[in-house]
Amino acid sequence: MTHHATRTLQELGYRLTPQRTLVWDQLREDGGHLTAEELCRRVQSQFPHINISTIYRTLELLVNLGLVKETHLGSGGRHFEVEEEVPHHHLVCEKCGRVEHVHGEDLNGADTALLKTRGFELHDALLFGSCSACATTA
Amino acid sequence: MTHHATRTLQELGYRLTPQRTLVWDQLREDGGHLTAEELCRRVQSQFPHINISTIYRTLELLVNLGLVKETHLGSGGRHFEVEEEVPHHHLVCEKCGRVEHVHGEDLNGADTALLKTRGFELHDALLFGSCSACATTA
DNA sequence: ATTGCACCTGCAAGGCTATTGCAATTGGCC
DNA sequence: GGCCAATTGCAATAGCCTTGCAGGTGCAAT
Repeated sequence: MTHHATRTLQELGYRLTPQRTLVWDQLREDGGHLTAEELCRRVQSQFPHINISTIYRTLELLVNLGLVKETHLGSGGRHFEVEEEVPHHHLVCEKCGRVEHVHGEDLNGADTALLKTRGFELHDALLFGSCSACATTA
Repeated sequence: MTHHATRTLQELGYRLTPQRTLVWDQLREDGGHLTAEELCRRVQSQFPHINISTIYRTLELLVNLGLVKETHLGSGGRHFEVEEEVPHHHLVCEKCGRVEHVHGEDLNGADTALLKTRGFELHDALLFGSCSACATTA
């Protein structure tokens, strides 16, 4: 297990099981957004015995510890990704399903504009549209 | 049934049933974002016999005809609202759950910025954060 | 190394939301 | 009024996720 997650888990009194290690490793390795089922399949290639309920319980734990972030990408399904230091927003292509990351400064100050006009403090933006590849095709 | 939905349905060869009329009426009346279950409960107060599967089938039809829009508000559940002429984005308060609408111009040109920097054509933004009431409390 | 035990896991059952097959009903045209 | 395909209600089913429980296992103390 790379990263400090090992330490974090143990320092807080949680056991370091192979299941937890593998779930964390797969999330880090992928870099993208995995569903619980996808994650389960990948972990099973290295540890066939693992059960989907353990995946869910581990994800719940990691999310509560702030190590993993749950995102909804519009389809109704839940996706999970490693929580990063620099928060980012998501661009989701409605045609090909591709997901890109953008940082706050790329939104042209929309956050401060919303704060001024609405008193709304933006944390997380989910932006649906057509990605560069699909927009030109259409 | 207000609006032109009546005509639209009949013109396209669909039957105008009381179930469909009531679903449409409730969606218009509410103005907000209803789940299929909420919608079912409301319609049942006027038409107790209606079944949830009819609600789903009617929603599917109305969505396909462009009369209703399905939105995911982050919780994983599906919500439905009347499709409006002027498209809007959603502000979702992560604390109290309140949903507000904002129009494109309130995003400070974030859409054109994304188009320039990423070639991404924004259709629909789902913005999570703290609404004015909750932000001041926190 | 061994032991002990609370934590963790696997399994199976259950819950919730949404979909589907089918028989009965019904809107809308004649 | 009568016909017939579109529509509905019902029950069964499918996904996704959660939970209860019995057995297994990290890990700290010995």
